[in-house]
Amino acid sequence: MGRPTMEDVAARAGVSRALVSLVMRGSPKVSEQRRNAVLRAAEELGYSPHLMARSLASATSTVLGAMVSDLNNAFFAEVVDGFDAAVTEQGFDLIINTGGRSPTRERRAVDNLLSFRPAGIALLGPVVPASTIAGAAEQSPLVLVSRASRLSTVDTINDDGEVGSGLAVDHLVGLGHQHIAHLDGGGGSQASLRRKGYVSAMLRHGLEPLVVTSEYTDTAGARAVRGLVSAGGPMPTAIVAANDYNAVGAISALEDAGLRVPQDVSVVGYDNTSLAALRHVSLTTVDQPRHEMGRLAAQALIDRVRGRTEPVHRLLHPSLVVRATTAPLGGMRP
Amino acid sequence: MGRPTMEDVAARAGVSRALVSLVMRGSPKVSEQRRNAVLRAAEELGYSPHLMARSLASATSTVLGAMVSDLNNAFFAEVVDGFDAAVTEQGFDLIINTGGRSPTRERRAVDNLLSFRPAGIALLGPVVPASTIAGAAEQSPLVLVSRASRLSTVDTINDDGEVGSGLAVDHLVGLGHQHIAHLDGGGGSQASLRRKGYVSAMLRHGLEPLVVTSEYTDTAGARAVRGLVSAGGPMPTAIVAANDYNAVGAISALEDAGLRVPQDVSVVGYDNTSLAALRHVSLTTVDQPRHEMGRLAAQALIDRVRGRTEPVHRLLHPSLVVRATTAPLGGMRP
DNA sequence: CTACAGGGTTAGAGCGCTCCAACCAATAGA
DNA sequence: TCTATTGGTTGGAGCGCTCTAACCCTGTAG
Repeated sequence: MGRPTMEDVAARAGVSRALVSLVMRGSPKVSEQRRNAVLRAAEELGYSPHLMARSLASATSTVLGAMVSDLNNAFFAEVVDGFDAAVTEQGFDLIINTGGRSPTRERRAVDNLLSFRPAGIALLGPVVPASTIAGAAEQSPLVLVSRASRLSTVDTINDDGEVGSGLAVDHLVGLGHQHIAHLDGGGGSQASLRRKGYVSAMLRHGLEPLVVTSEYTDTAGARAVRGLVSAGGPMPTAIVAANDYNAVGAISALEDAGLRVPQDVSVVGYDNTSLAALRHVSLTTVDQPRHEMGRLAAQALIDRVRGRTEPVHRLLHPSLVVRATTAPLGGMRP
Repeated sequence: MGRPTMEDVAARAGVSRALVSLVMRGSPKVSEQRRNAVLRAAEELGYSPHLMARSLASATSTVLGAMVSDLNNAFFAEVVDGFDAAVTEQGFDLIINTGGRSPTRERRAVDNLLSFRPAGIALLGPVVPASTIAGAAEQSPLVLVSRASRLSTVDTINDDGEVGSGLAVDHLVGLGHQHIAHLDGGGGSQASLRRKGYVSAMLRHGLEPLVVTSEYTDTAGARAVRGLVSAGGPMPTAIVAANDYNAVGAISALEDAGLRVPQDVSVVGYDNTSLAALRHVSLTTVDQPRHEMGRLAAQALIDRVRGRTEPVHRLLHPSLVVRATTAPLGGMRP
């Protein structure tokens, strides 16, 4: 599949290779006439520049990489959307990778991204140890989304998980609930912050926290609720779930146990993924500005590339989206 | 961020650059002693080979690219999982791209992938015109997933959408339904095949087909059902939706209209995405072996790289997954 | 003692591109 | 007329790597 090179285009257009290079990079210092000749030749040959050779020669790259910890989580898909939009707007190219929520695979994925010598990389919800992140940050500008870090060499974009869980609790308390449980996200990114926010909000309201171990999946959410039910104690009247998937799993298990949502138990999710917005699900949840987070991450990276050195740590304000899975205590659907 | 080069490693280990190259590629013709010296030096320097330089020099690439038309569709996320697994198993590196269901953006994404001069590329559910695909296929081995093509230069991996819709209709007819509507996927990949399968199955059963224009999204599904309701005619007792998202939207709209699923109307989706499997959704749907399709796509590409020239066109058998959204006509949930 | 083999190692060219310095008009200023 | 100046163009070096061919050993056979 011998693709044409710059040399071929130059020969066909009757100019030098350097001139072709200038045209390809959109330099203003080329006469109209030659520019057209070159463009025509390139068109006829089906030529397009070899990105790798370019970045090798220029020692600069227009490639930004993104390692997505979990492509199956709609939250990240939407962050990627924003990231992609900002990246392409600014003339960079995006390549994506995935680590499948496994530290080992994520590490490999990050190394892979780095071996392209990108201008920068973004890690979306990584679960690798901090040391891996620090190592990667030595090799390339790096921005973290949905993962905190104090390193001065990395930028971070997060929503304030503490505030977010607080919003959920406040909402439920406002509806009269007192017995509110939290399904914990386990080792997932941001899980400990969300738990912390839940606990302190409960204490602030003079209520007793109840944290149930779980994970960021629907099966884990269902399992946690089944545990709660079979434990036999008084059932909470409301649940603050680890995230939307977890919430949906919890709802299923509640319904299986004969408890209606929201009449018997209110449930709040987290992330406001497209799943929560599905009318059939219609989940009350905490919204993170996912698209915006993606854009900010891209911008942080690009600013680094352009020379910024002080770290940027953005903490975005989550907001509550009230839908149909929460209702006043003992009451009707509003 | 001047990263170390092969030269640096060679100097530190007291050997030549070529020897380092041999070690990095795992050549057997290097003495234990030197190999260790090189590996130690590389380790100390934090060296890892520059993938672009390597592929430039060797004129071969270990990179496979995948253009995903829609990252927000769980179907593709799952195909990517399988693709990724097979690709990494065989020692290739995967980079992903997305085109956001827009022909223009998809075209750009494909060009981008090609500018890395990958060993091959996969297009997952592309909506670009066939000519674009043909053009890309001239530049690189290419496999299509969820998109048909007769080109002898491309491989294709598809499920048999005609059979799939047929399974859905057969299932519904078996439950006693006669008035079965199809929500059409519009311009989406595979949509026309699914429609065709629906129509011919209906005719085979001596029933009258009813095709309603829609799209591969939940809002479109809801809109289509609202249209059906407000049209005033007799409501179908069953619906074969364009895909799972479309089905979920349809269900919401049905419930809004006071129709219960499945007691009043049965609904079948398509794709068996993780969404359908959520217990809260529990959608009867047509399963495509997504993971398997990803693996087959990877294998097709790798075989091309290894020299195969005859095209491979795989048509996989879909199967029906019966869950809670279908029930006998006029009857109870089974 | 020379020739030969062959494992281990290395220099050098080259992959497709960028970028710098040099070059070549053609025009402007003195 | 001669020197600057400017706008356009070009050769050549070099980015980090691979790969071929040549090389240098040491060991064995002639």
